[in-house]
Amino acid sequence: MSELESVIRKLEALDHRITPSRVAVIASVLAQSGHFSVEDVLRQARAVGRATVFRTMRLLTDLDVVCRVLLDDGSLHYRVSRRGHHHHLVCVSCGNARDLDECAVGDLVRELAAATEYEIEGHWLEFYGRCAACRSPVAVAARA
Amino acid sequence: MSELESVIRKLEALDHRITPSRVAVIASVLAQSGHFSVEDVLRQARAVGRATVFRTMRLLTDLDVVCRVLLDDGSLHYRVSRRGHHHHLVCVSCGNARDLDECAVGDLVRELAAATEYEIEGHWLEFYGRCAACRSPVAVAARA
DNA sequence: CATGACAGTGATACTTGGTATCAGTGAGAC
DNA sequence: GTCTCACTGATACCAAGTATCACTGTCATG
Ligand SMILES: [Mn+2]
Ligand SMILES: [Mn+2]
Ligand SMILES: [Zn+2]
Ligand SMILES: [Zn+2]
Repeated sequence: MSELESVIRKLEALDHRITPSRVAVIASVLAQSGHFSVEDVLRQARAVGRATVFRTMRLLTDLDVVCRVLLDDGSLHYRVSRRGHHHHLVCVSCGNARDLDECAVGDLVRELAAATEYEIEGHWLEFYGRCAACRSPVAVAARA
Repeated sequence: MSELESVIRKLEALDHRITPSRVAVIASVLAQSGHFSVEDVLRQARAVGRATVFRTMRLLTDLDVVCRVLLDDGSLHYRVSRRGHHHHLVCVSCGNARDLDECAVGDLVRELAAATEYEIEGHWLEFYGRCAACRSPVAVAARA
């Protein structure tokens, strides 16, 4: 079963209709490498209306097919998610994003809940930095 | 020395000019309780131009006079900062925000840097939940 | 205190990233 | 095959900012 088919099965399982627009958006999303913006998808799925692309991205986020990546300039990107809840480390120079192995604040959430009496429902966590390639002298020289 | 004066000293120290618009924005910011949006400041400092309010907020962020708070609906708020780098726990029901005592991911940043060879420059971290008051049966009943 | 340089201002227009609306349509249950 | 209503997409709209640029007023200097 292709990845596309498997996403379609997920939609069906939750009683969402399989429409050509949705299939086009999903195909475009699955074809992206790294993180991408809604505009990237819009550009590739020209026939699909703007509102539908946004609606489908929300749907895919809810289904955990994609995860959201908050860039350091404040813009929101997406990334195909092949795992559960996790966070990202984004290179501010080349834009490359790494998925971090696990959510590192789980313990912290429990401590916080105990200390503050809040019921903690969620969190945002993103790391920004410069990857090894972008810090190498060669890369530095090439940019100069 | 009032808080307003102390912010003005900070501006002077960095060779920024003290203008009536800036003073009006700073006064409005210092008068806010909890977190607030740029629109809140605009509403209170009517005479000041929209662009200038945004410019001044950036300036105050750079000077660490305010910190940014990312709400769970994606909107960006601000909060007077009376301390260094820290994070927030925001109640998604009443909007109340708590400053967390310290940045809890400092160790994690160092581990990540070692494991990934990224030079980590920054991070976003926000927690969302429901405070004790908003979870109490009384509050629940009152809302019903 | 003049006064000039230039940092800062704000009206206006623009952009980006979305959302509300609503008549029309086609997916899929029966 | 038929009916329903989930979904679509054109359009209009909105919120959060940014670019431009002629004007203004701060403040360093003499
Ligand atoms: Mn991810
Ligand atoms: Mn704070
Ligand atoms: Zn990089
Ligand atoms: Zn609360």
